[in-house]
Amino acid sequence: MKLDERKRFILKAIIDDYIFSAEPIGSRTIARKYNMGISPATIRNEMADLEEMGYLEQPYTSSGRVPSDKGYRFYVDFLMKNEKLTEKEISEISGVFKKKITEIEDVIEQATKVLSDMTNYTSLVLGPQLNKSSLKHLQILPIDEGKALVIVVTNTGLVEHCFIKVPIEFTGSDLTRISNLINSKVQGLSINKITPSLLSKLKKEIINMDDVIDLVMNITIQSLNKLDGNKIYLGGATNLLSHPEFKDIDKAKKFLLFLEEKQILYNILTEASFSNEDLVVTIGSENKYELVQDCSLITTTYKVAGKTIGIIGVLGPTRMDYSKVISVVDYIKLIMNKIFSELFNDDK
Amino acid sequence: MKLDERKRFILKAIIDDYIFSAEPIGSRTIARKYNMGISPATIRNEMADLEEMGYLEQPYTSSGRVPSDKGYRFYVDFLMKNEKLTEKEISEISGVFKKKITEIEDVIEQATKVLSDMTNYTSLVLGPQLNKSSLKHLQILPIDEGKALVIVVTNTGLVEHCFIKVPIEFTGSDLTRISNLINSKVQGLSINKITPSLLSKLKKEIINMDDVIDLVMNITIQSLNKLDGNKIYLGGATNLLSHPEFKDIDKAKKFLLFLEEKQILYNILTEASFSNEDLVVTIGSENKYELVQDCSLITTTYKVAGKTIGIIGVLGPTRMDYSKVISVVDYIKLIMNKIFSELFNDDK
DNA sequence: ATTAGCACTCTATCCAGGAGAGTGCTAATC
DNA sequence: GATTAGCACTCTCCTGGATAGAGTGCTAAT
Repeated sequence: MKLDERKRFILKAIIDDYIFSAEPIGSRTIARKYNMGISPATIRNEMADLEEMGYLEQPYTSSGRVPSDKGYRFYVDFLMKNEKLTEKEISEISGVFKKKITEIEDVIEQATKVLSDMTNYTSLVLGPQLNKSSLKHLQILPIDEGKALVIVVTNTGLVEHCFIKVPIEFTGSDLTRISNLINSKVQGLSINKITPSLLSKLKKEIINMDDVIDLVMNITIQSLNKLDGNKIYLGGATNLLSHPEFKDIDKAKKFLLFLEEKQILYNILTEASFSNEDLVVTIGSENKYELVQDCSLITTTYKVAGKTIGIIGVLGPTRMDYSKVISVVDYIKLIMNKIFSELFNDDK
Repeated sequence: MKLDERKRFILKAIIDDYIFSAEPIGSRTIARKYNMGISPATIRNEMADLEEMGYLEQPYTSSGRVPSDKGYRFYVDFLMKNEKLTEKEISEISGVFKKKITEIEDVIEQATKVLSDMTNYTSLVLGPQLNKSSLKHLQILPIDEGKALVIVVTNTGLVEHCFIKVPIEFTGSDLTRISNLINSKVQGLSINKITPSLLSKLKKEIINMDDVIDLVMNITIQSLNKLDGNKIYLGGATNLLSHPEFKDIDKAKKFLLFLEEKQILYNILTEASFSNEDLVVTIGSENKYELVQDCSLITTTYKVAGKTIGIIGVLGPTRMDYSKVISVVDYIKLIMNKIFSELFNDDK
């Protein structure tokens, strides 16, 4: 049985209302609010149909109706109208990113904050995954006797450092020489091109320095991995406490602890982005992890030159303002694409 | 009127019990639990006295008694017995710090985590304040045409970096020369020694490079400031939700938002540490900020070579296990002192 | 097909009553 | 004079019943 025009209208009305009020919606409410020219009784019949078809649920006998996950899915896919951001919202978002930005991390942090502020839900951002990034420059600086600092710079402008121990007899120019050698061999290579065989070739060229080479290369690889963007940024965790879904303190606590499990968040984000869709909405029980099965997640990927380099998402209760969140997520994605494209091209 | 032995015993018994149970304590409870050889009626009289003197309070007429802030103060200063950490706790704490530690930030993060885990309250750590730290090494690396990376290393082993724009005609050796010049003048100087007059002297020596010098020095100063440890680390914020004091979701939310105000936390921590005491306990209304006036804060400072370089603290409800927290804070402070002394001496 | 009418269901709220914990006071006791 | 038993009293918390309110489902009329 397909949903006719009237059923769709009623379903949409109920979900719109429920998203706003968080209370079960009754037939009279709908009849009063939308002047449809039909009586509550008719609406009741339609609602009974919609329930039988699985789009609505009743918290208890003869209470009002509440959308089911299937209902939300239909709403998101077919009913919801595309809400445009207001001028004010657009300027608010743009304003945040107007400040001059030098560090990639700043962009991410701003995005995280503005995502949660604008939606009043919790935002998740997966930092740029730069396994497509490559080594731009490597430098070993002498610091103390027997101690040196390795600096790794990627073509994407990320910098990582680490102290290492070196044989005490090494001078600064020794280290510079090693840096130059490594640079000449490895510069421009992406991380997955730096293989053991390459390393052993390198070692042959720098005789008697095996230990240092090993150490430096390990650190380089580690650094590149570290910069690989596996870091999850989290914003507005406390926002969730304003929603009635989390009025139970125990549930709220469980959820906040859940948000500290970065590995799980990482999985959730990346799994969602496997889809071909540009923007993915995962509703309630569609989620794998039990604790978020009464939540919905809206994610999208940000890109540079057509390549996905990271993910942003918003997590909130299933009763989420999908339209609003989709608009915000989409707009912020666009801004991030722009900023990163500029940053990376600048860097070439 | 001074507190005689028996009043002290009763006050201590009530506070001990209340810290454990979070319920108002009645005379019968005390009589039954501690076989004092006196009847509940006698204890009742003593409790009435203690209330009149301001050490106890009654939530409502003829309910049991609850400690007042004054009561807690007396308890902390005179009554509380010094709880020793168990073997298990000691090995648990030490275990966390056993992993090899290379970065100062790791130490701080570990300390934050273990502080909150061991106490089940919220931990605050103010990172090493290194305005006593000095410039160890400065290096400008060419990255792209017209673009360079400034690396600043302090004697305390912290590293900061920043990209700058340089005149396009500068070569790598130009930059190295500038680095060397700056190094020779500024190396070893603490940040407050880097004055405008010193800078203008520097500029005279490197003619025609005013702009770059300015830029680099600004970044150096900024970096040193940034490394200055004003960063607040926060641990176990959700721990507070387990305590009945925060069972009201609204209060919990307010509190969690409060914990995001790093500037205020910074003030709270530093103000507490102005005291001459090694370990400072600030109880309830002794706190300046209204939102924490039903909380207590226990802070201490960690040092290197007798110099205070940072602060650690635990924030929890006034009904806090003072004895336990003091032991934990104290022990972790000792470990941090040791680790930092080693780290910094290593660095000389 | 729609709707008015009505009986019915379930929740939430209010209120009264009783149990329970605890106090304060008084008078008796040590 | 300190201590205590006894007792009336206070206040909270829990329970259960009564009621109002929102909303449904069904039936019969339109």
